[in-house]
Amino acid sequence: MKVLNMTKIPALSQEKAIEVGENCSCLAARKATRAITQLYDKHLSKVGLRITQFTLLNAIRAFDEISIHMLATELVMDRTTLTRNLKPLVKAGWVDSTPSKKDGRVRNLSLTSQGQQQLAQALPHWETAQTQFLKKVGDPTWGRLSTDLARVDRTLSPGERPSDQLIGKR
Amino acid sequence: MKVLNMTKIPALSQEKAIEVGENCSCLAARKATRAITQLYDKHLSKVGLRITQFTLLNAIRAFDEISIHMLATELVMDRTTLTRNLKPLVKAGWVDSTPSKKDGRVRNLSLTSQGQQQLAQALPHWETAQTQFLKKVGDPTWGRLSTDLARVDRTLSPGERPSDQLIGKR
DNA sequence: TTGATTTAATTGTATATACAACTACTTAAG
DNA sequence: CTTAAGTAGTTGTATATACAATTAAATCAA
Repeated sequence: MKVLNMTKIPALSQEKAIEVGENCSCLAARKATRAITQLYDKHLSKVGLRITQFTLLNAIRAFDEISIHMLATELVMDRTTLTRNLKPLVKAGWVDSTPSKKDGRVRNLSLTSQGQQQLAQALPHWETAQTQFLKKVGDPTWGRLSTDLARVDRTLSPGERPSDQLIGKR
Repeated sequence: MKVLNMTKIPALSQEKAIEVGENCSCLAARKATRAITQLYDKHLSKVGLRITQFTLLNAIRAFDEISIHMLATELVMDRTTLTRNLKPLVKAGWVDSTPSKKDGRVRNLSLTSQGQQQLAQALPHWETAQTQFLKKVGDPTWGRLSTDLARVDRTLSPGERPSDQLIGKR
C-alpha cells in the first residue's frame, strides 16, 4: 500500500523570500506593466477609454478586418479573453462582429464609423501618454526595453503572427 | 451661447494604426507580461497557485508582517486590488489579517503555518518557471530587462517603498 | 476637547485575464 | 457519403485590476 509523503517541507526563510521577490521576472514585469497601464489609462480616461480598449480599436483598424482567433494571437491573449473584452466595445457601437461568409465558424471584426471616430478622438491622448512615458524613462531605456520585450513575447509565444503579413502596408 | 465643436475628426489611416500598434509601449509591456504570466501560471498550477498569489504569499513572508497599504505600495498596486486579491488566500487559510493594536485602521497581514507550507511547496515550481524563463530569453536579455523594468516602475511610481527598509536583512 | 482633515480599509461597479467545457461548423479519412 | 478529427467562438467559473464612494479610526487645529 502506497503511503503519502508527509515529510514536512521546511518553511522559507525571510531572506529567501526577499531574494525571490527581488529576482522574480514575472513580478518585475507585472509591476512595471501596472505602472505603465495606469499612466495610459489616466490619459485615455478623458475620452472614456482604457488602454486595453484603445489597443483593440487600433488593432482592428490596423487589420481593417480580422477574426477573433487572429486578433487574440496577435495580442498574445486567450481567445476567451478577447471575446469578453470585445463585449463593451460592441455594446458601445464601436465594433462590428459579423459572421464570415466563407467560414460559418468565423466572425469578422471591424470598426463602425463611430468606432473610427472614437479611435481618432483617442489618438491625441494616446500620443500624450506615449510622449510622457518616453520623456520620463528616456529614449535609451525605451530603445532597449522595446527590443527586449519583443524578444520575450516572441520567445515565449513563438509562431506566426497576423502582423507578420502586414509588411508592405507601410 | 456656446456651440459644440462638431468638426469631424478625420479617421485614422490603416498605416497610422499599424504604426501606433508597433510603437505603443503599453501594448509591448502587456503582451510580454501576458506571455510571462502564462509561463509562471502553468508551473504554479501544479500546486493550485497563480503567480499573483505566489507573489503575495512570498511578499508577506519577506516582510513577515505588513499592512495592506504598505504591501500595495510595494507591489505598485491599488489598495482595493490588494484587498480583493487577498480574499482567496485568507479563505484558503494561508493568510492572517489581524487588526493592529496600535492603529485601529490598520490590518497586519502574515502567513499562517499552512501558508508557509504552501509557499514552501510552491517554491520549486517557481524556480522551474524562473529557470525556464532565463534559459529561453537568455541571461543578457534578462540582465538588461531587469534593470530597465525596475527603472520604469521606479520612474512612473516614485516614492518610498517598504522594501527600501529591507536592506540589512540580507 | 471638539470639529475638520487625513488616512486605512472595504464595497460598488466595471473591465481584464484565462482554463475547462461546450456548441457549431469545417475538413480529412475511409 | 459518412464519420472522426480539428477549428472558431462562447459560456461557466474564478481571479486580477482599479476608480469612486463609503466607513471607521487617527491626527491636527482651534
